[in-house]
This record gives sequence, C-alpha cells and structure tokens, in this order.
Amino acid sequence: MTDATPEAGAAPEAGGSAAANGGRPEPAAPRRRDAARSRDLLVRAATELFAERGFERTTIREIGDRAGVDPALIARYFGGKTQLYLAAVQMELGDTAPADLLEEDRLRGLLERFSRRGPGPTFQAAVLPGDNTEVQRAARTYLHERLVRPLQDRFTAEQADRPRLRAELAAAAFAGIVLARTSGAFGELAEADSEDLLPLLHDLLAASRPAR
Amino acid sequence: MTDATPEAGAAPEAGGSAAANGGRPEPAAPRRRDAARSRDLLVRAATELFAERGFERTTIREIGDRAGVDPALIARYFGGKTQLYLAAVQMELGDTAPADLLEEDRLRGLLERFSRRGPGPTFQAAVLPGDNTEVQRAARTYLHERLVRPLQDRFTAEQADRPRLRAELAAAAFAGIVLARTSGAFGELAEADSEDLLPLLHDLLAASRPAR
DNA sequence: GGAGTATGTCATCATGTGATGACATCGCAT
DNA sequence: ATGCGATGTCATCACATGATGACATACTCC
Repeated sequence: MTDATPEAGAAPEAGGSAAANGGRPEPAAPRRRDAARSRDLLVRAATELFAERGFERTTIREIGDRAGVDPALIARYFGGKTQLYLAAVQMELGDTAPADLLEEDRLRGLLERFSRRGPGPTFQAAVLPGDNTEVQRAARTYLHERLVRPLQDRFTAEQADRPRLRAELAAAAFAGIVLARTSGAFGELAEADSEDLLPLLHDLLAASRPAR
Repeated sequence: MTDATPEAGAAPEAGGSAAANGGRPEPAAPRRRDAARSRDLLVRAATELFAERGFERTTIREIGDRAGVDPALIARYFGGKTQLYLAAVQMELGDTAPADLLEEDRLRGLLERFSRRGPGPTFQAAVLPGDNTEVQRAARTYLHERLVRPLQDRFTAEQADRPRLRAELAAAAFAGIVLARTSGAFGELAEADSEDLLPLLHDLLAASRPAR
C-alpha cells in the first residue's frame, strides 16, 4: 500500500476547499494534511536520492528537504531510514519487470531509464558490501529476481554450462557499467548517448553466452 | 632485598613477541618507536580496509586497530584520512603495472590478486559518485592509467571505432564483476575459482572489441 | 648520563546523523 | 461548533566519526 490507496483520495477532496478542482488530481493543494501524500513524496524523494548517492550517504534530512516533508515523518510513517529504503525497493519492484539483458529491447529500456533516473538504489548493493543486512538482502533479492534469474533461465534453456555463473557475471558487468556511467569516473562512458552505447553494451553482454 | 628490579621497563611488550617471530626478514629492529614502520603499517591496513569497505565507511579507528597503531598518528603522519587514502593509492600505483585486460595472462594476474586481497581501494570509486573530490580524482587517475589507457591503446592500434568508449566500457564491466565478487550479492560469482572464472571473463571482455 | 626531540597515548572537541518525544495545528465525526 | 485523533513541526538526545592538542615515554646525540 504504497500509493494511491483509495483512502487517500476519498476524504480530503470532499472538503469543498477554496480552489474547487475538477479533474486535476493534484493541482497545488496549498497546505493540506495528507499522510498518504507525504508518504508518497518521501518514497519518491528517497528513491531518487538513494539512486544518486547510495543508501548510507543519503541523509533523512536530505530526503525530507527534497520531498518537502519533515524528516521526522520518516520515522513516523516507515519506522526509520532502513524501512523507507525497503519501501522504495518494493516500489521499484512493482515498477520494473524482470528483464533479460540479452534482449536488445529490454536492454534499451533499462539503459534509457537509468540515463534519466540513475540506477536504482539496489545496484550499488550489488557491488558494495553493505553493513545493513536488511538493506543488503532486499537489494540482492531485487537483483536476482529482475536480472539474474531471467538470464539464468535463458542460459539453462540454451543448455549452456554454468548458467547461474554466466548470469551473475553478465549482471555484475551490467551493474558496473550502469553505475560507472553516473559515477563520473569515466568521461566518455558517462557522456555517451544510450542509443550509441546500446550496441556495444549488447555485444558485450551477449558474450556471457558460451562461445560457439 | 632483591626487589625493585627494573624489569618493568624491560618487558613492556611482555607478549614474548620476540620469541614469536622466527626468520622474519624485518624482525631485528628492537626499536619500539619507529615512525616509518608505523606509517607503513597504517598504509597497509588502510589499503586493506579501503578495499574491503570503501573510503567513507572505513574509520580511522578501524585502521588504527588493524595496524596496531594509534589512529591519532594518521593525522600526524599523513594529515588526515584523505591524505592517507592518497598515500595508499600511490602505493598501489607503484605496485601495479598497467594491464591490458584482453591479454589473458594479465587478466589472470589481476583476478588472482583480487581474489586474495580484494580489489584495490580505487575500484569502488569507479562505480560510486564520491563526495570527496581529491579521493575521486586520485582514483580516476589510477583507473585510467592502469586499465583504460592500455585498452584504449590496443583499440586504437586495431583501428576500432570509439576506442576510448570501448575501453571504458570494458573497464567498468571488469570493475563491476570484481567488486561483485566480494560484495556477497552474487553467490556463485563470489565462490567461483578464479581459474574457472577466467575464460568466461576473458570472453566477456573480449567482446568490447568491434564485432567482425 | 642527560637534554632535547621524536614517537606514542589519551582525553576531548566539533560536527553530522538517525532517532525520539513534546507540542502545535488541522480536519473529520458527532 | 466542538472534541479528539491524525498530521505536522520543532527541539533535542545519543552516538559515531574525524580531528586536535596536551601529556607521557622512548630514542638519539652529545
């Protein structure tokens, strides 16, 4: 129940407040108290910031600032920063379909998405040993479900040897590349248009299949 | 009587450590105070810890603990945690030769080295946006010199298009894989023997060359 | 052997962070 | 309209961290 729960839209609009809005869902409600909205704003801001800077280096004050919501509400609504992260990952899980990285269309979709929004909060966990076990576990589950499993299934179907290892290898390579694009460490990689990058990336990942 | 023997001053390191070391090459110095040794121990411990946990999440107290040296000496000898990191990268630079990732022997060397010691402190910076500009710059330089440049030279010599982009792509993929091995996010990748992994990794990276 | 400096140890500060609870204000049910 | 719970605001706590300086001790040089 992350967003758009019926309870949210039901009551507050009936108030007949000054600016009676017709179809617009969220025009500029001047100053309404709406827990669902606050929760949603927090999750959104958190998703962005976790994606940009990682879990540890994002502070709840930053999240509150970007969301325009008092950081104390993070504790109230989610329990703490960790639970907020878990909620963000849950939302991401709902948004994203499993993607077989070797299908060029899937790959394009992911790449464009990451170019706009940065990689999800989970990718850093793929590559960094985290100290927060809950966070780690959620991130790993996400990665395995969305990236590794589809590849592993493909390799298994293709009767490749070591399907799991190959899938993990490709996923790790993909994570490294996507993260590196936003890290600033590699200039040309960061600036490359995702359309230009796509064929190179696709060829690279395709090499995780057994040579023939 | 026979009391009051000044043995107190004689055996402060009562652990009997003198007997512990056998034919160590550097045991001789009974010097209990040795700035050069302390500096060295600190740099070593720092290199390990930065590699394991990254720059930000390594504390100077941990470094001091592992080195067996008071953390305050970090400030004295290096100026601060940042400068200690820079010194560690410098040492790494001295140790490591530039490596063309497409040469299987080079790749094997790196892989085995990382299996033993973990990736160097710089790899995380390849993949994470850091907030410390000095640290970022040092890491970027290291990566570019040791990984990207050799590949770029190779691609240029092979008259591939976009040599720089291809080199960065391969380096980023390599960083992702090497980091993922120690992150715990991918089980089979982490447990795979480097000899087993080598051919797969080599094939994957080789695909950064233009298809023919 | 003694002085003076290099080296090491310790307590403490300043800051940033996540968390918590007291209080203020809103809005709905009655 | 009014009372009471829901929502928001604020001050503050507890803790970790990097840094700093005062002090203690060992080493070197004469």
